[in-house]
Amino acid sequence: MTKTETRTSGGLASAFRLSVVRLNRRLRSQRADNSVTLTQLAALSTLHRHGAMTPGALAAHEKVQPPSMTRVLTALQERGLIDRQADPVDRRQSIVALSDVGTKLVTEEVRAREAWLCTKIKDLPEPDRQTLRDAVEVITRLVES
Amino acid sequence: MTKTETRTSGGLASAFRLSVVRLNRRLRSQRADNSVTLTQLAALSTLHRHGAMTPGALAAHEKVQPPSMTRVLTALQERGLIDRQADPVDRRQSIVALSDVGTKLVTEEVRAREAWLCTKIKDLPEPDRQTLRDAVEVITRLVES
DNA sequence: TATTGTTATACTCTATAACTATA
DNA sequence: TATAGTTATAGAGTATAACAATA
Repeated sequence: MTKTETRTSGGLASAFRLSVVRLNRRLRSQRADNSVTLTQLAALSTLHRHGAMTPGALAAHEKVQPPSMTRVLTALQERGLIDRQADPVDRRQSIVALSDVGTKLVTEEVRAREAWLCTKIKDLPEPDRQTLRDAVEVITRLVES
Repeated sequence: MTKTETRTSGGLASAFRLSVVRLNRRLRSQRADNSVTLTQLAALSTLHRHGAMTPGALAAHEKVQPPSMTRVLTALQERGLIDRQADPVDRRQSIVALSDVGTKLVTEEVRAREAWLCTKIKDLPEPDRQTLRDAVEVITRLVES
């Protein structure tokens, strides 16, 4: 077991960073061949959770720059997972929404896609699940700030 | 605030995945121009924490495939941050160790490099820091399993 | 033959800079 | 002029397949 020093802020920051980097790798590698990528999945999940929005709003949500989101949306549109509707008021913008296919993918295939994580979490003792619930809130605050 | 559903394992898995992906982006973007990348930093930190080891062992620690680690080590060696010593017993292997420069970088520049996270963590109330400490252990178990 | 590591190659993720269209 | 978004380009991160050297 790693002898991790987490009593100081610096030690905790280091250990936390390492664990997040490794978990991120693990999550990326979880991808099935014909499925969407982790980044695409994140965008779809956000659309599913928060509803239709402009590309700019989606980029802000995901904490990526607009050109990065453009690429993600292009890929999703090519696969018919999203629909884009012109904003009637401001013609520079468009409203991105999940298509029927995209909604189905989020609710079904996505669950399979993250089966690994879901199973792992299910197998944890309840106190550990509570730790992760709390951690989600703390991490969200860190990322937003 | 995000209306996150974390009561079910699936909901928690989704929310947790999203938060990890976003935090990872944030950590990557924290890089100063002349510094090492997040991946290189992770390798250096592991060498610092666990001591010299073979490329294969390092890849296993970091949960990457050997060719990925080869690339990281090549970059680190070009910058003089690591030394490689032939294994006297098995000549296929080499032992990778932090150089003096690499050690200095880990102990000094690395701290500056993750100043963002360290500051954020320092500003958290103690219960949140405890949540992150606990989360590090849970995440480590998830990744290892 | 099996193992350790590297080289070759390709795809994903992301950013900055420059551009277009609209406001 | 300012804003929303896209295109062009480049660098980081990672993997699989094929290979070389050694065990």
